[in-house]
Amino acid sequence: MAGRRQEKSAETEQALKAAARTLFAERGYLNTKITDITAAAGRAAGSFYNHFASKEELLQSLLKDLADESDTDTEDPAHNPDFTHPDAVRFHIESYWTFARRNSSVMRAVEQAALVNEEFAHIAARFGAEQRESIADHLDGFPAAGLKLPSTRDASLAMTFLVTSALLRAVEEGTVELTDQEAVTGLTRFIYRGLTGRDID
Amino acid sequence: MAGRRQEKSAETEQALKAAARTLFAERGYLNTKITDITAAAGRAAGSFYNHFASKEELLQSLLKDLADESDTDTEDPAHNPDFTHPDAVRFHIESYWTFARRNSSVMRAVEQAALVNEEFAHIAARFGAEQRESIADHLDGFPAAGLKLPSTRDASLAMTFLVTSALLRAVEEGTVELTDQEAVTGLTRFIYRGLTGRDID
DNA sequence: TGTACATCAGTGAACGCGCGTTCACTGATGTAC
DNA sequence: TGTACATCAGTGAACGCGCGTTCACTGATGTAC
Repeated sequence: MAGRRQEKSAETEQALKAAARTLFAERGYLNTKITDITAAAGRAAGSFYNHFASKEELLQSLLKDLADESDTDTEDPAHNPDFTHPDAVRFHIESYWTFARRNSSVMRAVEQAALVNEEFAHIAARFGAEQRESIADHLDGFPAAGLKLPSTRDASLAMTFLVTSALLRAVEEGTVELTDQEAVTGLTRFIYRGLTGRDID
Repeated sequence: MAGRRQEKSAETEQALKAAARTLFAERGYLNTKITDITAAAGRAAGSFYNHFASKEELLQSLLKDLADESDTDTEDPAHNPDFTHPDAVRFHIESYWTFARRNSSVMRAVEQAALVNEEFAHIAARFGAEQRESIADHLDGFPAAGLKLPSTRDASLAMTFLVTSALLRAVEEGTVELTDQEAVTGLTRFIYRGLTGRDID
């Protein structure tokens, strides 16, 4: 059974993670020092190393939490996988938007870490590739519907994700003023039109 | 007249800038140390400070070169400013693509510096805002043509630039395999369709 | 044209700051008997 | 239930590495006469 010690230790670990998440969101991964994290968590500097070997390892841990979470909220198996339908596009954009917004502090931390650390560069690249693959077959119906993608399949998928995550960042930074609803609607129009050449609504 | 001293000094300054540009492109601004720059330029560490007070100031200097250059290659005053025409969209995307590709090492350096430095964050933000403003009026013809933007005017402009610069980065990183021509064509299709709801070609 | 002195870009070893990391110590929790 | 010892999370001052920055020195270029 969980003794008082384990319990305390787990509490500290959670406090460190929570503090890191907050600080990453506030000032970015690169601007957050380990002692900032321990201070924000109300712990001594040395305490950090009882739980993580480095800031990178802490980020790995946050990333694992994120992966575990997205494994549990299983994707609706009945979702429409055909991007010739606007509703299918909107559904996917909305799912991605919600996910990315909830986890943006970790996702942006990974992007920043990738600039300075080879391993995170690979993680970020792999994540992007997986995203694209996950919806690659959603474009299969295009030829039959007489639709022509704007570019190669890969580039079309890339543009879809790139504009979505870039707009998310712009909204979070306050560069662009939109509510989540407006953003999803705007992206859906832009992307559906862009991919299909059809208008929407 | 330029004495031998000034001449040598100017040579060193250029060597430092050139080395910086190369290193920024190869490994990024954040991963480039001042002594990396001096070593690559074949100069001693201390020599750097005869020319620049810091890495930030060197970047400012590179940025100024870039601004001077873009002032001289004056934009074709007869260019078509009406985005209801696909050619106008292509022209602007191509101009931006060419400019950004030629100066990507400096532009990406500024983005990276912005993560860590308030002043560069402002510079980057201002640059983005200026870009959007510079073509804001190119959407004026939409209502008259019976076209509806995908989102607010600001958000529509933002998506246009965001997808373009994000794709440029993806191409440079090798994430997406496209030639410049293919990229510009793909972007033009995606964006023209996305903005207007009309098909193209 | 020559000599003596001044200036200045460049040099690279040395300095020092910031921050990650260690480690001897504390006190609470756990275990043995 | 009590006592003595072991373990372990947490503490925070101290250490040390990496790198930006300085500075006394050199040698070439410039100036004065």
